[in-house]
Amino acid sequence: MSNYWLIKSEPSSFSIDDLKSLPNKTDMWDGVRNYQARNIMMKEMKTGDKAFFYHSNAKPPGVVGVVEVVTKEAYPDPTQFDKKSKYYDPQSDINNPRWWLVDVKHLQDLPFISLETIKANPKLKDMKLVQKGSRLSVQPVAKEEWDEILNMAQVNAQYQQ
DNA sequence: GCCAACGTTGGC
DNA sequence: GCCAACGTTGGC
Repeated sequence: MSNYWLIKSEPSSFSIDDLKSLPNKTDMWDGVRNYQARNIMMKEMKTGDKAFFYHSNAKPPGVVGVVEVVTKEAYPDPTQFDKKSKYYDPQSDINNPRWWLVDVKHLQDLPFISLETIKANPKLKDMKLVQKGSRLSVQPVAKEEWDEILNMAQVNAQYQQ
């Protein structure tokens, strides 16, 4: 059984179009430097799991598409050992890496679903995304919430053609 | 650009 | 182990 997630990225640094333009529309989800988010990628995400691609720090912020986890197992984030990377972590030991990641593949774009409309939907009030102070960049999404957001996307589609 | 909320670090 | 200081996230 597969699970559902939401992953955030700032479109100014890596957008869904950036992902889509890559070979196989696939990339490693690097740069995560939060243990809770790492643990989800390392221990909970499985091949075939789906995730919403969310644009944070965007005008406006919101869900823009769906991706799929395509790695069998998490592997060490290579940027933690790259001195030239802004994600370089001098405290990470190559024999015991701190940061792990999975690869994600672009599945589809969705008609834009803004954070504002997610907040306005009572069925989505328990989403991690809308909890005050919550800023986890890799987070679980309940099946009901997943379905509800897809419904909203269908509704939005009628206005965005 | 501001700043609230949160996570991490490091002195003690 | 406490907690002040600092850094980051991310909406507004």
